[in-house]
Amino acid sequence: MKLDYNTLEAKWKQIWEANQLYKVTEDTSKPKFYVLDMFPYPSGAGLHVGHPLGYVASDIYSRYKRMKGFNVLHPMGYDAFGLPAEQYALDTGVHPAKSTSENITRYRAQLDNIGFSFDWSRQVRTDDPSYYRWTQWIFLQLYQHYYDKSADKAMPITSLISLFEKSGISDVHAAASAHTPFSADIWKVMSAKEQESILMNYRLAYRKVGHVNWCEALGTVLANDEVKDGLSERGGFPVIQKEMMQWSLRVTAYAERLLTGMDTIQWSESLKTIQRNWIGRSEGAFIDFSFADSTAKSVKVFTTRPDTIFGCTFLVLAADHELVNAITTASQQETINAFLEKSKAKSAETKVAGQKSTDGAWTGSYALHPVTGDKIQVWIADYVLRDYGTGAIMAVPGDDERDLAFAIQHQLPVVEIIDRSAEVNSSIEDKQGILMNSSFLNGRSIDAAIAEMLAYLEKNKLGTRQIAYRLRDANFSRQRYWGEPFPVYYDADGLVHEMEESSLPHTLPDLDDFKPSPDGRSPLARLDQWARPTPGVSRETDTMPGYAGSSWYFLRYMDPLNQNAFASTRAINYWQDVDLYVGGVEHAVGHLMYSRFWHKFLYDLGYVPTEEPFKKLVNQGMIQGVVESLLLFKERTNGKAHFISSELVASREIPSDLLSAIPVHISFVTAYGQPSSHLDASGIEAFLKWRPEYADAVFECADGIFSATELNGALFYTLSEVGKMSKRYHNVVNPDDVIEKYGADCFRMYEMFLGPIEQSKPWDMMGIEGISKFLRKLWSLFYNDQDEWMVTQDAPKETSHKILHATIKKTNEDIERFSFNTAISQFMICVNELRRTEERSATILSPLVQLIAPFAPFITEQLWQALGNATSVHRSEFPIHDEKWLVNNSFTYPVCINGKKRSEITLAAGTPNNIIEASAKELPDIIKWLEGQTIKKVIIIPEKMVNIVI
RNA sequence: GCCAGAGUGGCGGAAUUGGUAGACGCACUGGACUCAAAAUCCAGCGUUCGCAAGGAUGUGCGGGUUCGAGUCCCGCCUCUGGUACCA
Repeated sequence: MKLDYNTLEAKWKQIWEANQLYKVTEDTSKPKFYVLDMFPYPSGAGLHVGHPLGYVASDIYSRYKRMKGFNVLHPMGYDAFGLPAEQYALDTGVHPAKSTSENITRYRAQLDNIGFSFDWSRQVRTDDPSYYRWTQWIFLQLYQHYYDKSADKAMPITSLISLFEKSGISDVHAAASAHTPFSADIWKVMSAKEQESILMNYRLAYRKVGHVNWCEALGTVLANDEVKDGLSERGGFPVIQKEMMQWSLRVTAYAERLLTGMDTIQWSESLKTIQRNWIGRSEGAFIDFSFADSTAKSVKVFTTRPDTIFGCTFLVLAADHELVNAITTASQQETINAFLEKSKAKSAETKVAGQKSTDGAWTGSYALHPVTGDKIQVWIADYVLRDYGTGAIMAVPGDDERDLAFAIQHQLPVVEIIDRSAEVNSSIEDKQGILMNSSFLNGRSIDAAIAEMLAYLEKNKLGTRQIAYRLRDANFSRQRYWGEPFPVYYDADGLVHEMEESSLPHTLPDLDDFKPSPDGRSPLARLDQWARPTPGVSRETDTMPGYAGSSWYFLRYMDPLNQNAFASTRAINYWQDVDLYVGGVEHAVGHLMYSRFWHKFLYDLGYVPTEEPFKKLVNQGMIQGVVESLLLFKERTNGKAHFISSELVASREIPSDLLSAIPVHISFVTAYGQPSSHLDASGIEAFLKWRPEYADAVFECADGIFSATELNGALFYTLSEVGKMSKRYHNVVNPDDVIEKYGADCFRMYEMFLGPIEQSKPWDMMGIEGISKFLRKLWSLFYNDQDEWMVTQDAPKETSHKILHATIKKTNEDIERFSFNTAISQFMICVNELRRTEERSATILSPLVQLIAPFAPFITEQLWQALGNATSVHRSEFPIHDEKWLVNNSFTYPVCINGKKRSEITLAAGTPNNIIEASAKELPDIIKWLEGQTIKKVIIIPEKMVNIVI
C-alpha cells in the first residue's frame, strides 16, 4: 500500500466519527482525567498555525492518558461573544450571530483536519441561550451573596439582612465598598431604597457609580486587564477615565484566597508571579489623622511604613477623595478648583503617557500629627490614587522619593528619619537603615521600628494593622450588543429587581443597528419596546463582558445538555476539576483570575467539590510570523512615494521618523524570512497590483533610483522582523495548507518538534521535511518500495528489543513531562536503528506504532489495522517497558584523571566497584599518567564514569 | 525603576539529580546511484594546531566552590515577558 495522507485521513476521520471513538461518559470503573484547552474566540481570520500548538500538545497527552487506562474528558467549544464580531457587524452590517456561526463552521473544519480527539458531543458555545442561561444564573447568585470575612466565605445576602435587623452594622464583618454605621433600629425604619443602597455595598455583584476605563472608539468601558499602556488591548484605541453607573464583581473579597490558593496548584512560577503581582498584597496600617479646625473629623491614611511617622510633614489626598470638599477652606477654594479642573482635563493624556506628576494644591486645612500633635498641611495631588489604600497618604519626604519630589516642588518641610550612613549601595527600597529624629524609635532598625510603632498605634487607638491589595473589583458592564444580557430590571425608583430563575434565559433580542449611542449607552437602549417593556419597568441595556462566559465553561463540559442545573452533581462529582489546562499566558490576569474567583464562589455555595478549578496549567508559547515590510522613505521624490531598499538604511543614516514600514504579503517576497528577503521584478509587480496607490512610486536600491518598470534585475530588500501572526501583516499561515501538502500527522509532529511548547518561536517551514522524511521511513519499515507488506512474525533481534524498550521508557517519561520534541527525537533514533538492522518483526513494530499513535493518529491507525488488529490503536494499551532489555551486558567506562578523560575500559554489567577501580588502574596509558603521583581517591559512578583524583 | 524567566554551533534545539557538552532535525560540504535532475543512501560538519594519530580550547562576561560546573554561589552584561505614581 502506498502512503497517501489525504485518503488515509479522510478514511479514518469517517470511521472514528461513525464509531464515536472519542465520546466519553462518566465511567466509575476507570479513573477520570480532564484535559482542557482554552477555547478559541472564533474570529474571522480563521485558525492559523499558532492556535493548534497547545491543542496538539493536549491532544497527545489526552490520547496517551486514554491508552494508559484513564477515562479522559477532552472537550472543545467556542468563546462566541465578544467585540470583534460586533465590530465586524458595524463595518459590514452582518449580524454577529451570523458571522460567529460561520466562523465556527470554519474553525470546526480546520480543527477536524488536524485529527483531534475532542468529544464534540460536549461542545459549548457561550452565545447559546441554553449556555448563557447559566452564566446569568451565576450572576444572580453573585448578586444574592456577600462575603463574610469571619466565615471566610460567601454567604446569602438574607443572612446579612437578618444581622442588620438584629444589631445593625456592629456584628458585621464583611467585604464592602463602604461602611456606613447604623443600628438595627435605624435599619428597620429605612426605606426600601435606602436599604437597597446599603446592601449594594456588600453584594458580590453590585452596581456603583465609578470612574471606569472608557474607550471612545470601541464605545464601551473595559476592565483593567483589557487596558494596556492606556490603550485598549483590542484595537489599540485610547482609553480615558469616565464616570458611569456600572455593574462590578467584588473579586477583591477573594484576594487573599486567590493568593493562598496558588500554593496548592501546579502552575509555572512565572505565571503565579504575574497573578501575585496583580493581586499586589502589602501589609501595613491605617492611621487616623484628625483635623485641626475643620468640619470633617478625621482622615484615614494607609502606609506600609508606620515607622516613618515622625518624618510625616504633610498629608496628601487623592483629588477625588470624598473629604476634599469638606476640608477646603474658603481662601483656598479657587486654587483647589483650578487644580481639580486641570487634573480632570489632564487625566486623559498623562495617564495614557504614564508620566509622573508632582502637581498638587493645598486645601488650606491642617491635620494634627497623631503622635507629636504638630499641625501639618493637607494637600491634594495627582500622585495619590483614590482606589488604593484609603486614597490618602501621610507624606514622608525624608524616606519616599515621590513625597520628596512633591515636597521640593511645593517647598514643604523635609525631615530625615533614616540613617543610611552604615549601608553601602543602599537605596530607599532596601529597607535598610537606622531610625533617627524619631523620638522613642531612634536607634531602631526599620523592621524593629515597624513592629514597635504598630503596637504603639494599636495601644493608643491611633490606627490598625491593615493589608492592602492592588487588585480592584472587576468592572462587569459593557455598553455593547454582543454579550449576555443582565437578568435584572429596574423599577421607577431605579431599584434593582432580579429576574425569576424560571424565566431564564433572558435572551438577547434581535437587532440590526449595532452602533453604540454617543452618550455611551448600549445599542440595546435603542430598542424601546425591549428596554422599557411596561411603564415603570426598564431593563438593563448593558451586556456582560467577554470574560463572563469563559469564567465557568469548563464546568459546563461536564454536563453540557443539562436543563436543570449548570451541571449535575453526579457529573461534577465524577469529573471534579481540570487535571491539565493548556493555554496562552496572555490570560494570566484576566480569564485565569476570574475563573478562579467564580470557582471559589461556587465552591463556597457547595456546587463544586474543589476550591481551585485548574490543578495543573501549561502555557504554550506563541507561534510568531515573519513580518516583511517595504520601507517607505517619507521625503517624497517629485511627489512620488519613495521606497528604499532596507540595506541602504544603515549606510544612508536616514532618521527613523522619515521611514515607515509598509507590511507586504509574504507570498510576494523571495527568500522570505531570511536576511536576504527581497522583492524581485515579479514581486514588485504583485505588490503594485495589490496596492495600486503606489503605482508611480520610485524604488531606490543599491544600483540607483528606478520606477517600477525600470527595475528589471535589481533586487529590492525588505525588512524582516518576527512578530505576531496576524491578518494585518499578511503573514498568516493556514494549517490547512500545510496539511494539504504534508498531511495532518506531519503537521502535528512538526509543531511539537519546533521546540519546548512553552516557548514562543517564529513559524518556519524549513524543518518540516525532516518530519516528513521520518514518517516515510516509519512507513518503509512496514512496506517496501514495491508497496509490499514486509512485516513478519519472526523473532526479533536482541538489539531491536533494546532500542524499542529504551524508546518506550523515554516516551513515557517525556510525555509525562510535556517534552514532546525530545520524544520525537527518540522515535527518529529508533526508526533509523530498526531500518539499519532491517528489523521486520511484528513483536517490535507493533508497540512502536502504539508509541507514535498519540503524535500521529492517522498513519499509526492505518498501520495498526494492517498489523491485523480489529480495534483502534487509540483504544489499545500504551506499551510498558521491560527493564531486562535495558540492562547492559557490558559497559564502557571513560576513565578520567581529575575529570579529564584519559582512557576507557569495557567491563561486564554489574562488575563490583573494587574490580572497576582495579581494572582502571591497570590500564597502561593510565599508569603512565599516574607515575610518581599519589592517588587521593577514586570516584566510580555506576554506568557513567571512573574518575581518579591525584 | 521593580518583579519573573532566559542566554549553548550557521539555524531550531538536546543534556531529567553536578559526571564523556552539542542528542535529534534543518542548512551546508563531499561521495554513491543517474544521461541528467529529483528522491534515496553513505560520510563529514563548534573553534583552533596537525598530513594524520592526537592535542588545546569551548555553553553571554568576570570571579568562586568542586576531583569534576551549561547545571551550584557572588558580581556584571544582554534579551524576553509582567508591572508601573500601589504609599
